[in-house]
Amino acid sequence: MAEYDFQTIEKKWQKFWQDNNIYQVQVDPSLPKYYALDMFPYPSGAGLHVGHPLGYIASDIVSRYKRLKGFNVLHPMGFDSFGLPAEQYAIQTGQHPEITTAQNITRYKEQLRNLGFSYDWDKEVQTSSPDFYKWTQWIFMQLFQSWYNKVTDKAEPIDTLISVFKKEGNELVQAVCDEETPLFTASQWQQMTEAEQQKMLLNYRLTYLADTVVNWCPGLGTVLANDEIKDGFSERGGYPVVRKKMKQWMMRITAYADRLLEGLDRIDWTDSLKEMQRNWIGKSVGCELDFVVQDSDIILTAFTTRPDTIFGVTYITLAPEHELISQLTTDAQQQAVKAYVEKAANRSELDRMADVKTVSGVFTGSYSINPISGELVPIWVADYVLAGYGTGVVMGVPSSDDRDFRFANHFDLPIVYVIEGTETMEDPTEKKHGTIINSDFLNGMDSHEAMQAAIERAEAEGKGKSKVNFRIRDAVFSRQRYWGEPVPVYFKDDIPYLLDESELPLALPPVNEYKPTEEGEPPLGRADDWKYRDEYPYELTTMPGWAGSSWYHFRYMDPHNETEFVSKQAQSYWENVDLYIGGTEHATGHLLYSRFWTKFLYDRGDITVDEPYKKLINQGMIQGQSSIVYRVHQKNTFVSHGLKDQYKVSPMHVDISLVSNNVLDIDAFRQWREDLGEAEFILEDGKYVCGSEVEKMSKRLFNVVNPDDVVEQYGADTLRLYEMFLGPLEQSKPWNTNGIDGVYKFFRKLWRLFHNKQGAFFVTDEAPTHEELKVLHKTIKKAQEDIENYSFNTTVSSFMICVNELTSLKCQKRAILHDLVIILSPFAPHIAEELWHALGNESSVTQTVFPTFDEQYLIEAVHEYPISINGKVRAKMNFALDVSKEEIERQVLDAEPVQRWLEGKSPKRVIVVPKRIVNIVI
RNA sequence: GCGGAUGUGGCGAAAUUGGUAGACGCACUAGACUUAGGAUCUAGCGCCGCGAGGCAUGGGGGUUCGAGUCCCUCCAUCCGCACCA
Repeated sequence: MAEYDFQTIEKKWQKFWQDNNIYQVQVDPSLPKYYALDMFPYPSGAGLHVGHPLGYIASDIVSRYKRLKGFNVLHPMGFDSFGLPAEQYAIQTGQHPEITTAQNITRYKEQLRNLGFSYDWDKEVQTSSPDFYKWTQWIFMQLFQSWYNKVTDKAEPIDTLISVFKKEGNELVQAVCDEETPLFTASQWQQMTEAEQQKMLLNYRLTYLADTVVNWCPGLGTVLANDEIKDGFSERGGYPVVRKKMKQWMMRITAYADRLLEGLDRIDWTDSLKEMQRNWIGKSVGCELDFVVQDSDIILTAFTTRPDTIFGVTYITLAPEHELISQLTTDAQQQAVKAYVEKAANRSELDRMADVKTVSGVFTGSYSINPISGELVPIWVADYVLAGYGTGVVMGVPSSDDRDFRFANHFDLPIVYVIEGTETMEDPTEKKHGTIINSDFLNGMDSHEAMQAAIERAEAEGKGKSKVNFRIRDAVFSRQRYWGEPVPVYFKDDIPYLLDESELPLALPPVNEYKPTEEGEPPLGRADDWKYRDEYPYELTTMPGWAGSSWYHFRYMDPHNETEFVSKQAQSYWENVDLYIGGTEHATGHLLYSRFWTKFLYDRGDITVDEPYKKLINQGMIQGQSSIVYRVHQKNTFVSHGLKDQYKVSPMHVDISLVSNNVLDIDAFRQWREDLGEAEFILEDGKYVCGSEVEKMSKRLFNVVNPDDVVEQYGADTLRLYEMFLGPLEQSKPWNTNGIDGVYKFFRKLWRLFHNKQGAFFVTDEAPTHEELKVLHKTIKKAQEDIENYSFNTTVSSFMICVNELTSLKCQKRAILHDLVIILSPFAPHIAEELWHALGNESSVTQTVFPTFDEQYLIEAVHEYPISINGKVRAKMNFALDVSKEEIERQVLDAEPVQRWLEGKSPKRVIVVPKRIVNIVI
């Protein structure tokens, strides 16, 4: 090989790794373990683009590094293969999603293989494979068979609950359950019919059927979770979403709200991501206070986080959906209130969100009694109060809440100031805490003391109790789709029953079409004989996309196990994921559900960990660089970017493969689409210059860069190194290949250094010099520290420096190359493997050991000190390392250049910072 | 509005955590070699200035012998949440 021939090299070693199962891994208790995981992709029809590998490269570098450091590394890859696009395609073409999915997976695997990742493909999982979803269904069944015991603070088998019911009813049971669960005694339980008992148990099960208002997306024909909606439209497809009441399977994630919150303190995720989860869970500590309605026995319970401001209450407000509104409304107000409630009900979710600023509301005519002060306050209805949060009743404190403040100002309600200093402020709500005033027994306390005191008083008088509220809701688990896991449930007399575990997997049945049925049932309604034992109808909905991804990290540990979702032995060895890399878009979806299921499985004793991912890195997105041409209105004429302002034009995305350096290849453009064959151009300087824009990489915008093309042109090692070189992993950046030549040059230099003019491998067996060892050990140290800090871009720089320095030293020594190849191998495994074998090694470079750096080569015998005078560096001097500060100071002051600057004056002080700088202040 | 983050040459970015700002790479300039290349090598490359030198890390202020780094304040951009009582 005369030159660096990456194509031959990369093919050769990829085959070698595969043929020799180099990356296969198994449980080995004699070795420490490391588990590095990427968020597995959905295999879309568009294939991988250059953005996908960013995180994969990083996790591969860490995996390879950890192997060299003696760890047994689990580094698997798989596919989140249930999902909407394959199903949409099936609806259009009639092709079974399984076929499309399989084709896409084949393509993805080939693309991944081209990049030289060290995956153990024997560990692959696919969520749509029956071997896998059998266990997704199994976990669903365990959730169904469990309830959450608040006393032990964990999930327990439903049987334990049933035996309590038999003995003593449910009065003393401390469970997370539906708020409307009625109380019953043991004998009442015994007298219930089977159906009644089953209905009752649904109030307790961790997955349950419920009539709920859901986000129904008619365009997709399915229900969506809150995090699948953006601004009232579906995230996928952008169809409108409406609120609709439907019977749905739910997951009682609220049972875990506190533990999901508390667990965040024990994991190494970014603050922003933890904060997102905290906001999503939305814990607020406060209390409920009972406002008795005047001349009535109706009690309105309000939730507040600020009981200390209770004396500032000047009105209370109900959500328009509140069921007691008509009872509370006086005859005189009846009409106005009715009109308001109706108007609010008809407002779509979107409208309501769109105008947060507008204040609206209506007085009911009634009054209620402040439970602490005893004052009478008016009862209003307003749509800024949400029915779904707290109790749907808010106590209005205009002086310390800005919505209440706006409301009171708008309707001329009185304002009572209860925090010292706020009475003179233009916006009193800006001061949230302080000394309490105008508040009877709370006067003089600070806000926090007053909260306690107010709650104590309310509790003592039986008018309230402390209470914790969460924003998080139970998760909807039903999707009216075909391409998902069937729910292992059948119905007898409308009561859901589980299949027997031995009957899993419940396989997806064939259907003739993938659309909903004419009656509006999900696609499974089309399956023939979709009945349990030919008798009882199966559930027709399927599970959501996040079902499989909520536990897949355990399946990788033991993917072929037919009797358990993961063996105890495999799980207790691999524990959980040490490093998880993926995008931030799953912050409140996958990453939350996955933690939930992990905690549940932990409660059951199936696994030994209660958090799935110890460390999480959110890699940035690689955006596309779109190219844009400008079409003159009504004409088939395109005007160059610099001249476009002189015409009326509409921009049009053009495939980036037709453009280089923003200059359009006109002939290729004419052939690109039929209607462009006759296109005319208005050029500048004889060229057509395109506009460009940084956007999400997407097929639709013709800006997708396929990694295969980059690999073809520069090789996988160059692509890997270049993606790391682009900047910090977490940072988003547009893709461009402006700097890729620099990385490519690095490999050629390295190659040429260790090959002679004829292209034969060349090293000498001479012992390395001190200077050469310094270069090497500096690089080893840097590589090790950088990888451990996930700072890969600077490692690439230090490799470049290393090769430049070795080149100028003409160092072609075996010992140097030996170590250099090893430290390079996590980044550029192919060329490293090639050189490793050229050095005469038989086994893979993967199987060797990361070299340790020796500090002795890193310590300079002398150190050059910058000499700064009044903050400016004026000279440089060398001192041996063992020279004392005092000696340095003395010599510096005697030195001729320093004397020149001192101009005879004596310095006020001299500061010697060891191995840094000498600072002289005159 | 609330929460999180970021701001350094023409560009991507470094900066041992308070110690020579701009490593490394791209682009650019000049030169060398030529089997004329999208190759390789050498040198230069923040701004002003012929120079000594001065000015520079979003703006302004502060602490310090010394600030990209710490504190205050303002501005800009990105992301997340959004009537959560």
